Amino acid sequence: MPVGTNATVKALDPADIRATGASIILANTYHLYLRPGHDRIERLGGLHRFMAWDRPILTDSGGFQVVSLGDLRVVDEDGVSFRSHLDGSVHRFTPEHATAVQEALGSDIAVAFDQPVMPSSPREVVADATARTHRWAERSLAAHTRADQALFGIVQGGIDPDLRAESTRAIAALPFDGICLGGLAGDETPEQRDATLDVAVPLLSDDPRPRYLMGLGSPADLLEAVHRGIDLFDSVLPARVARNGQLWVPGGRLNLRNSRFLDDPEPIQADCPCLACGQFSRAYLAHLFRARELLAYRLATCHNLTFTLDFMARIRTALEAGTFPASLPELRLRAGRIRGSEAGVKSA
RNA sequence: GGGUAGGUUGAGCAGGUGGUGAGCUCCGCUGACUGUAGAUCAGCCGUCAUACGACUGUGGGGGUUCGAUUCCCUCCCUGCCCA
Repeated sequence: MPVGTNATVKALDPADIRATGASIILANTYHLYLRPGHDRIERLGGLHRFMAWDRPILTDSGGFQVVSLGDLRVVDEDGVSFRSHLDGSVHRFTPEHATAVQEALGSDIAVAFDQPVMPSSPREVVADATARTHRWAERSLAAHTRADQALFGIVQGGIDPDLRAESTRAIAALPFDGICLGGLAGDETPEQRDATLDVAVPLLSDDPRPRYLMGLGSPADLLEAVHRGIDLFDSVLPARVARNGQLWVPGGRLNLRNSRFLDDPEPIQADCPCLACGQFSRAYLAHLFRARELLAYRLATCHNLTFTLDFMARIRTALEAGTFPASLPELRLRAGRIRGSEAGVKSA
């Protein structure tokens, strides 16, 4: 899922998003509640109509902002009080309120209000937040009324094997439509993530519901997570790094702001069907980035999302053909070694 | 020709009225970014050195002085005004 926090995948219009191959996008409850307001979006016909996107939308519950906007919040058993990052005004989210806001937005998939924690937090902090997330999960379910909207629950537990296993069992025991694995897009290492998935996913092996790993999006992360049994992802990474000049290609990445591209007549990626590669050279993109021209952000975002979604399509093809494990080396080569903070291959 | 204001590291500036000029913003170079307070942020950006640090540098030349960006002489260049 490409991420469209403010009811827009930054720099793209709906036709651009479709052209990347995306079939579902993510929007954010917290941001849309603050601006323009979920009630306003509801009056204007709901989120799909508001942003002219007729395919599925998943709304994140806003729980993540509890962590990412940490300076501004106070958590208690009933919910979270926080200050708006826009104007400092005080607001309060509870599981019931987050559910109601998502129903007003009219997303296809809503997500239970949770309390993520950084993996580096002390164990008792993780245990406390995880237990509260379970109680909030039940409250989100109880508050949910729209039959035309799915509701996913979120597993927490940090990278502690026992807590993660306990949380997986607790959330899986509830009648959610899908299972999110949260709290793994923070400061943990790729090895810790893999180990955590190896703890959680086997507990869902007989569970037919989709498994959604929240917040990861580098090609290597996607591949390794699918390998461990994950179905669904979201991440700002491909779009954000694109806006900052980093273009993904098979085997690595290009930083289009580097001077070596100023005279490069080749497309970003020769066999890529995206809006950029079909008509423009690396030299042109490099020029646009230097000039800070708006087209740079659109073209780069189109490319990285196209690359990412094409990569997922290749994985699906291998899975459906029954050749997935055998295809791992080839897919790993294509993904490169970009996994978050881990230094990756710089160019193909 | 006369007058006047200037000349500082790629560009634009700050500073400095006899006692330590390497400071800022651009440009440029590189890196980072994972449930988006991000078209953002960080580092570097005179020479040598991994670094500590050393050295050079205030238009050119000369003079005075222990010491000159500062004072004196001269020349060059630029803007503006007058003729």
